[in-house]
Amino acid sequence: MSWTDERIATLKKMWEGGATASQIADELGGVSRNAVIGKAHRLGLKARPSPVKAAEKKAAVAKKPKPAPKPAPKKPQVRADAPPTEPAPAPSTAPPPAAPAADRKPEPQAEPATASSNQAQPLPNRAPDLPKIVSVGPGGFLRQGPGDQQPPIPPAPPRRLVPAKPSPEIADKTSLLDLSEKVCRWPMGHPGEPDFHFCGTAVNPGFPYCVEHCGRAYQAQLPRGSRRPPPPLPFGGPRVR
DNA sequence: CCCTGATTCGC
DNA sequence: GCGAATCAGG
Repeated sequence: MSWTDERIATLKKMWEGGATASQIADELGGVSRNAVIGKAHRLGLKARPSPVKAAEKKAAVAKKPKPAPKPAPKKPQVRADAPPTEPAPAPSTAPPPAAPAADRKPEPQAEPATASSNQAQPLPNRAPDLPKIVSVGPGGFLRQGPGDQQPPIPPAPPRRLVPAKPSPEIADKTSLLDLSEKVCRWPMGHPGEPDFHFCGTAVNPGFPYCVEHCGRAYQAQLPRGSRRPPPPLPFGGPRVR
């Protein structure tokens, strides 16, 4: 398998959607988990919670519980001879940014959910919060995650629970679950049919069938030449429709 | 053991 | 560029 544009697109979508490399590999097919990871990194879309990185991050957090004002170590390609575009930070008179992200909107979560407006790119610019966990189904569509679901507040129906009956057709028939060592297991009809059931009458002691069906299940071997055509077996011949 | 992602390195 | 092998944590 080669990395066609479609496959790369699926890889990107699923990777950014939070699917694991195994899920992506298995969705794409023909590639291994390692191949997906390697391709993802080659595409430049790394940075996902990995066990190793998580541990490192955790260690760093534990090591620095205090919000130390860390000067940005990244110098985005500033030429050494270029004049500094950013003036030096003001002296201590300036108020330090001590409250990070304190003025965030509560995000009212007012998604209209008209059920007709979900397209293939349903994810708007999401706040850089925790990585969204998205399950990706066949074809690469993003399934709704547990966090997306607004719990619809089950209306707690004050109804009386009634044991469901399988169907009126089979109501008093002997179903598979009704079988025991005491009832005849002779099948009536064909499996899969709505009214398929078992004989269910009292068993011929020591046999799995009632007396009548024992007579069909066990037949004396007659001498050659005098055999009758056997009666139809329970699962015997072709379906009669 | 299983899982995960990251990295390396021969092809 | 590719991906198996390997590493390392959960």
